[in-house]
Amino acid sequence: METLIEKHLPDFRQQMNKMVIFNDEEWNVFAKHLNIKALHKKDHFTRVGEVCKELGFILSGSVRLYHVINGEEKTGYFCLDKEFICSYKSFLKQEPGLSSIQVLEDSLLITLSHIALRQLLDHPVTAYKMERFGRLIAEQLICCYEDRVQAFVTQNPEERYAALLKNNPRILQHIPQHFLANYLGITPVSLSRIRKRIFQT
Amino acid sequence: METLIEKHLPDFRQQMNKMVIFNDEEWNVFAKHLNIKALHKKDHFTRVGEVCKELGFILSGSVRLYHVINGEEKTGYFCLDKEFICSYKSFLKQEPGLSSIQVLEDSLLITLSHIALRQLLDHPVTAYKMERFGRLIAEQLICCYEDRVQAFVTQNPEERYAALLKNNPRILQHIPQHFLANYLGITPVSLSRIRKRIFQT
DNA sequence: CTTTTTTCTTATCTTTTGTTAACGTTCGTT
DNA sequence: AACGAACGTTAACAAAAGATAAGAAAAAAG
Repeated sequence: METLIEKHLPDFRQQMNKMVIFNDEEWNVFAKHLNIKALHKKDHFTRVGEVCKELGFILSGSVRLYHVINGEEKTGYFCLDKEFICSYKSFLKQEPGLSSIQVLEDSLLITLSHIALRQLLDHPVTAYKMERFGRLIAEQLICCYEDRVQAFVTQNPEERYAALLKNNPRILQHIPQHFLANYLGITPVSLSRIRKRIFQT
Repeated sequence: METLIEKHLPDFRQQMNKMVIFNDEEWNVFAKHLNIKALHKKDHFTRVGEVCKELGFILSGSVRLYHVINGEEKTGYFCLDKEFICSYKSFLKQEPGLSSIQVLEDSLLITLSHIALRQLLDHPVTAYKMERFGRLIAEQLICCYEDRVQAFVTQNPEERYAALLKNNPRILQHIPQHFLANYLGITPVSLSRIRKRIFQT
């Protein structure tokens, strides 16, 4: 009988091929270290204060990353399907993280634990490709972050929201507005006012 | 006679060893592709609209990264000595960049061109170590960006300034306040008011 | 040392945002 | 179907930030 992970590995391999092409030998070693995780809406992938122990790839679903400040949640990031998700600083340094990652809808993730990643980085068959994999994931994220920080430095909240509407409409679909508000660096009330201003013209 | 770059390579190698240890053979191939650049205060390392053609390591000095919006400069990032600097998205994708990088004081940089990096990534002697080098640089930057985005999402300008005072006093030394203001996502006038509030208690 | 330029502060006014609370709606649960 | 919880909008007030201009202070240039 085919297991859940076996069912989804071909899809995942195809996604991986967009970044790094593994030959069959490399892939077999790599795939042995992967796990699959089905999470239900509102389940957590990692929590503030925990060490983030794995890197995830969202086969289907979506997640948000948030911080907890004075008991309040501040959403800082979203990931939709076909993207990697992780509390990176916590994962990379294996230290307690400042972010929680929560699933926004029932989701299916491929995961790679930090221990497995270390082994793959040391394994002669996979070491080279894994270094490249790590490099490309990190570089991709840097490109996202550069845009994000630039938006905070050069735009006001209304402009940031308008840009999001234009460039990232897919995010707006599934995601409650009060999460979006934090993402834009404002309160839900303020976002509601901005929406009124934009749409009533 | 010793050239300028020969004089500074040992220092640079020592800094590199903190990330990736090159053996002598690897180092020799690597070092052949490096250049050195002496920039005077206000000189530019790269400009908005240009493709960023090189990665830099600041041996001495400091730089700021800024964007140009409606003819106005908005400073988004600083780097002090012993750090790598680059308009990463532009460099990685070799596309026109959205950032200018300007030297804040007379500075000395080791540079590696994108072409050289590609060659080193393909060169059998250096490929593996260069992948790792690229990964570690990118991962380091991600950690910085995570903190920076979290600051925007979870703190107000006053809290961001206070945190900077506490955690990054070194940045405050050399850098004019109006640059800092953009970095914090506010105007210079507003930063001045925040300073008054904080220091007069 | 003087002049010029840059940087920082202060003041005023306007706009925007934060805060709190109320209200209606939607959604999921029982 | 009824209930409660979560969500979005709106209102009113307070607090903070933006814009602009003027003046003081500091740094750079001559």
